[in-house]
Amino acid sequence: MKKQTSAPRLSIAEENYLKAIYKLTEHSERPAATTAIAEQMQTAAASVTDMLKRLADKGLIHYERYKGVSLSDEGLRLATHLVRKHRLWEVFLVDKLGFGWDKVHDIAEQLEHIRSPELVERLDEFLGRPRFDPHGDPIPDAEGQFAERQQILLCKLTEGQQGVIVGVAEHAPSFLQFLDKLSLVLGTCLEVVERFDFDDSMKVRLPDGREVLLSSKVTHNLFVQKQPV
Amino acid sequence: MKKQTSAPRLSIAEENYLKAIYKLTEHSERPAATTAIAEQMQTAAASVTDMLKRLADKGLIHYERYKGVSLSDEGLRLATHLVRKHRLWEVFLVDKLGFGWDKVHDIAEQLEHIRSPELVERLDEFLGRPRFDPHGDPIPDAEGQFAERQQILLCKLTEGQQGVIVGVAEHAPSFLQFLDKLSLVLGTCLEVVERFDFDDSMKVRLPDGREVLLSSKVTHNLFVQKQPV
DNA sequence: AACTATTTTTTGGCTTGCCTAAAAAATAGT
DNA sequence: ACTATTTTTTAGGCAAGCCAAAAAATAGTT
Repeated sequence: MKKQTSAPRLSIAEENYLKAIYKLTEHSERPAATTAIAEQMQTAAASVTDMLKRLADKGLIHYERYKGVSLSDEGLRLATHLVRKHRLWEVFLVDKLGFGWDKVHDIAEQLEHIRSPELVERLDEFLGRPRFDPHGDPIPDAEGQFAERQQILLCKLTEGQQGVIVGVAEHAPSFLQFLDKLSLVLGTCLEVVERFDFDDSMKVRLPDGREVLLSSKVTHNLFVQKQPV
Repeated sequence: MKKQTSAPRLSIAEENYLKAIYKLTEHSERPAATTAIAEQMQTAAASVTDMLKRLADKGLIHYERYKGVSLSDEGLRLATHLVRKHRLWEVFLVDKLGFGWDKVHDIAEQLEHIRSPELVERLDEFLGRPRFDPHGDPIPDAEGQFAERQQILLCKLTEGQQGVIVGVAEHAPSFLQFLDKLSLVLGTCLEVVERFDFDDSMKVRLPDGREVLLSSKVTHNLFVQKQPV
């Protein structure tokens, strides 16, 4: 487990593992389990162990056998940069090329591996230095800093309160397409008409006057900014 | 050497070999030699032989031991599509992101491997369906058809004739930077003031009235459209 | 504490893509 | 027609990533 001194240019596979570990540890203090990484990467646990050793040798993760892994400072920096590239490309695909927000993930997954610092900076500039991607996720800046924003899940709103949709917690294309059908796109304002706490569903009023019933699944996966009424 | 029936998604390495073979056979009837491919790919000849067998198995090249290779119809189709993607991305990098024409090759070399038919079509549309890239090379359309254009090498112009620069035969960054210094960019009109046939150099007049002496190397690597005087 | 179920790692093996060294085939010169 | 040279292929190996199956460690239960 020798420390790597110079930056050794990661393979695409290594980058993907870093991103998987990032996702798994992003919202928790506990290290990521081998099985969880295998699940995330759709690969066998044995392959994960292989790769963890390599990433540990390169100093990108903290790894102790049987204890799971977390990102080192350098690993976090690289993972954050990948997130930055991924989200910037998503903005490009949606804003400039006119892709639907349900179609961009796989393409951005490829584009995020393009290596060129100057490209990323020029793209950022070209896009107008966006701070959020088409799904409402924050885009880290060149220093890895994420924008902060007041947002809560729709299910936290009480009857009579209004909110503006600013993000989605679930990125599954089928979910996004469902939202498209209901015109529940980013920027849409809605008011909670009635809450049904027994199943966490709620009826909301849309700008066009329509009232729609949203399931628990929906209310738990839409981020809104509370609006003063 | 079993024929491959379904399209098997090429690896990046395979794509790069196809492109190398394409470049080597583009302007000649003769098949590409193993050594030439090795030179082009900066790799060992033995590695090339390995790969040629694989590409032949997949039906992408015509390969007979010791005889060199040429692209099959399918191989040519794939190689042409790679060229299309490469040149479209170069247009994007120069026209939209403001890169210099001497800086885009390596980045486009990465971007050309992004797999998404819809992306290519949308990019083409976004760029205004350009028919030539920043170096003046034609961009094949979705059917693989190249645009035709009347163009000759600058060295073919006679004294007194005028031409507009429409392309470069040499893509080396140092050459492109040299052209930048002299303002010999695409679209520049020039008139041959004097030819020195003993070394193929010539003196030309630029739109701003400047007269510059161009070496054989330059006159043999600039494509111009002859202008009526 | 002992047993069991689960998780993780190890082991051995596969493919891709690269290498060097050596053999074989083609080409060129006499 | 024979030899020398060049080109190409074969043979054998190596590293990256992947897998399934066996072994080891951990955690949960009694």
